[in-house]
Amino acid sequence: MQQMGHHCCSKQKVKRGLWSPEEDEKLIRCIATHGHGCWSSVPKLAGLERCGKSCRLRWINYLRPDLKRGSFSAQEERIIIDVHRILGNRWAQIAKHLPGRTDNEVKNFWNSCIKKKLMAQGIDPKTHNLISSSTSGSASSYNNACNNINNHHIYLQQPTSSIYHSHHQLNSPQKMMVMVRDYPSMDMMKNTQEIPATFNVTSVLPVQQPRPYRPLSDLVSIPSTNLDYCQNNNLTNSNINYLSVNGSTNLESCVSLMDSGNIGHKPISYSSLVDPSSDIGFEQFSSSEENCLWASSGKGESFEEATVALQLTQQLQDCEEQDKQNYQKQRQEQENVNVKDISAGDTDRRDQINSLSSLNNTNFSNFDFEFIDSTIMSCGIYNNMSSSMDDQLIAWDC
DNA sequence: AAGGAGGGCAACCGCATGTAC
DNA sequence: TGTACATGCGGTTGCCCTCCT
Repeated sequence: MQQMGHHCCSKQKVKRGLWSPEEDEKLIRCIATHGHGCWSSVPKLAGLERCGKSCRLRWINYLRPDLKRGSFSAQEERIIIDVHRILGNRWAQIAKHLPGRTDNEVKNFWNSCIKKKLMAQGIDPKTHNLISSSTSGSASSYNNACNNINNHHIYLQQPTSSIYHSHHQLNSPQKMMVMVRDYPSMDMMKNTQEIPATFNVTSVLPVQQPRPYRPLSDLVSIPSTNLDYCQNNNLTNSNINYLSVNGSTNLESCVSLMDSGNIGHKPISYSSLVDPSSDIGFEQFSSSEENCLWASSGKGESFEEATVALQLTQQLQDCEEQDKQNYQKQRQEQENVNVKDISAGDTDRRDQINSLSSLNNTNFSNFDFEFIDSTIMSCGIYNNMSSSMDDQLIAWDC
């Protein structure tokens, strides 16, 4: 292989290969003394025959004092998979969610371990979709569901109930949103301005009390379709106290701005969705970048940065687990009191849904429950929730 | 015990982006 | 505005260790 140096050190005599303990010591001493403001000057200051780039890499990946050593925990693995599902091979971004881990470490772990695990589970590590319908399930409907997953690109929005509920103080029946969107292609999902959503699923879970929970106290990105969501759910002006785009408090001008595509990454405030006393804001990310709802932890940050939502999601799931337990308890009590609502012959979930649909004037006759179940489960949204959706009532929101 | 295969991991390479001039 | 340089990032390489035959 040609021995050529980096741009930054092509004129220097540079050493390559593994670092010796002596070199490490020199580098540590140098950075302790001078810092690493300019990596190109570090080799000279440290007395090393390495290029600045190599010094930087050695420091970041190995010598940095805040590095966590040892194998990855199950939680770290979960975070990597979850963030990778969103960001793909953006290791530096992924590593930001794992304190003490480097992008190189995460990348190596992914390539050597996680990738294989996912493939063994029949999951495509690139798309996080099931690889082949023939590997999953035996029922034809389930296979059809898997085929649907393979033929389309399903993107699940994280349940927003904790945010939603805590700021709306909704009365029963209170809704937990789980939107499922279907895109003809991954590119379409990422790039299109038009969102070819074919369906939304709204699962309905009563929530006893608004939680005191505060989602990180910063920004939450809202999809452009969230406005549609608000409108579709009769969250009109009166419900949306006001909606601010670039400082505007006029709903029509906000819509106009959103439609014009001029929003870009500029923060907007869905003040309607938040407690006025809250310091939580919402941020619009263009649909060309992402069409889903994510919480973020930084002000005005990019969507990539916003994936700190994974941390939030952990909290959300904890809250939702609590909700779920409360709901199950409440439902059990209700069942004891009123057997009529869910009769002995009504254990089939479809019947439950249909009974619900009659309340909501919604037609579920063509609803593919197994498809939705398998889709949701395959995406891991309910990892910390029940393995069955039997105890969840689902509303169909086209 | 020796050698080959495979995996894990540290380090490098090349490209993209940012910044100073 | 263009150029040079610095930095950051993802992909890739290759060394070393372990396991298996």
